[in-house]
Amino acid sequence: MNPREEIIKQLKKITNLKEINLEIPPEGLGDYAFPCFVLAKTFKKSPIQIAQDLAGKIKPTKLIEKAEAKGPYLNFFVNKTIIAEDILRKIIKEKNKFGSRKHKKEKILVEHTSINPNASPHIGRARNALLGDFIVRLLRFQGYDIETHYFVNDIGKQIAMLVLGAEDKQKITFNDLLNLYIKINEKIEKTPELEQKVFELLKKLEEGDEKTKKRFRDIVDICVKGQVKIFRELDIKYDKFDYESDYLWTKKTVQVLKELEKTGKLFMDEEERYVLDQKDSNLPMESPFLVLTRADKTSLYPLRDLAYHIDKKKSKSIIVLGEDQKLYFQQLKAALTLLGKPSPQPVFYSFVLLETGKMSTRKGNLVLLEDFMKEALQKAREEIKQRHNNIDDKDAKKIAYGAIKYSILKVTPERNVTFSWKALQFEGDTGPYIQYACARINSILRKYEKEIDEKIDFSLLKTDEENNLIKLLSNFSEIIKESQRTLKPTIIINYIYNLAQGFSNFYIKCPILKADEGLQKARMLLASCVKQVLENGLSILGIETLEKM
RNA sequence: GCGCCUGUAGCUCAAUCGGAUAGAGCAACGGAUUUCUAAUCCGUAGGUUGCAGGUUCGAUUCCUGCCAGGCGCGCCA
Repeated sequence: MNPREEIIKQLKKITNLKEINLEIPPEGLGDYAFPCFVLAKTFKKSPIQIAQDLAGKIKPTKLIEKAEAKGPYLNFFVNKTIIAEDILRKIIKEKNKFGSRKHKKEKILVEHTSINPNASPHIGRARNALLGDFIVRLLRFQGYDIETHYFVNDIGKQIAMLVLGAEDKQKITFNDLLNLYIKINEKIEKTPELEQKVFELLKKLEEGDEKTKKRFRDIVDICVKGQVKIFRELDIKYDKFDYESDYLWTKKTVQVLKELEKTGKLFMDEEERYVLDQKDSNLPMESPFLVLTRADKTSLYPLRDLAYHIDKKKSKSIIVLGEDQKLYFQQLKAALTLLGKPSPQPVFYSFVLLETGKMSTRKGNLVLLEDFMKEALQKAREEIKQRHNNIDDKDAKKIAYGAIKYSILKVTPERNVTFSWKALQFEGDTGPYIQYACARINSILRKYEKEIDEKIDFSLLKTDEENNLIKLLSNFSEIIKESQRTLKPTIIINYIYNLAQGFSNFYIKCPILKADEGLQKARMLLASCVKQVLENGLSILGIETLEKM
């Protein structure tokens, strides 16, 4: 039993409460705190009085040194030596599994990124991919069997436009696509008659015309390859690519229409489109209809998306979506519910804005993710050059991409962010700061030259800096639990930043290699445990560490 | 117009389902290196948590109204 559990056990016995909510008190007031407000009504006393009463009833044990009333709070002081021994031994034993919970394997499908194959991704798209990759890594860390899916929107008006724009071009590369896409959008805006050609292309495609299919496939392949290469560079990988067009070729979209027909909610409107009536689904919209086909019976995205989600078949799945999809997702969910099918748990994020306004691939007002990566890489190379003779490109990438990932994941997903080139920092609350703490520990480990010994005198770890680190380390599992509950990366980001900061303090004030043998061994163990936990946290964010910086 | 999200220090962001004195970083200023890596550390300064009410022992957090930004509201995806 750890001290936290023992405190909860004692409190439950004394108070008869079913749930005990412990807090971490401000510095110096103890290790755990129990706020007594909840008991004020049942005991008909002031929380201040209750705290005092309870303090007298807490029995000191091996783990709990004392309980002290401070205003309406009951603060607990625990035996730090036992905590240190408990937590450090656990970290050494569990290594890169430390912090994860033990449980039976459960399959979860996570769909993320899924961007239109029309051009190189802009930085806003990175938010989807990074958030999705974080969720994948977090759940894998927790022992889930995760399958990562990428839905390739290889069909539809946008792609048809691109195909049209590429009509008279000889050889097209990934880098040509963005300009091609912008130009065809401009062209169609100026001469709307051209739009007809786009719909003709789609009609031919859906009829299965092989030549048209090939034209689409060629463009989509170039695009998807280029996009995936960029994400691959960021170490974001996918287990399966699901092509939207497959749902047409397998006639699954037709099946969906048939199924919907049985519900009596599907009708053909005055313009001969198939429309799903969603009036009974309690959706916050004026006219709750989901249009599934065009008048020429070619499919619209919601129809193909429905077929895709029915096909996912997993009992549990998660999907990362931009906030523009919020209402649409409610519609999709309602349609799935109507068919008796499960829907995924959505995770939404807000858009990245530019100082010059909103981002738009169509209008070419955007910052490309690859340009941001290049900029970060160049900065990383310069920083390394200032410190070392030769630049290891692998290291430069770790730093650059670590900084990018950290800066994007740092912001809570539902907030808008305004992109700025100046935002890329390597100092302070950044990825490189955490990596630097790890590199410092690695450096000490190299100079120590001996194996880490866990048979140490734990009572030697008693400075504020050491206690702070031990306290933080013992909180890691809670942090993981909390971030799994919310699927938000900020919780882990804050934690590892605090831990790295705590280590920097410790590093300045508590010399390791110069300490006496016993203390040296103890601090060495502590430092290597800090490194382990930092690495565990970073690995969930997809950030790598370095031997030297 | 209606619905959802956001608004915290000059800037970028935190704040673990309502808790103790709202915390960091950047920028500014002042300090620390004969020392395990200065991508570091310490200090100073910086706040009516958009505004106005309300709920309660207690509100950045919950409710109402207003203001500002984002997103959405039938043949884009």
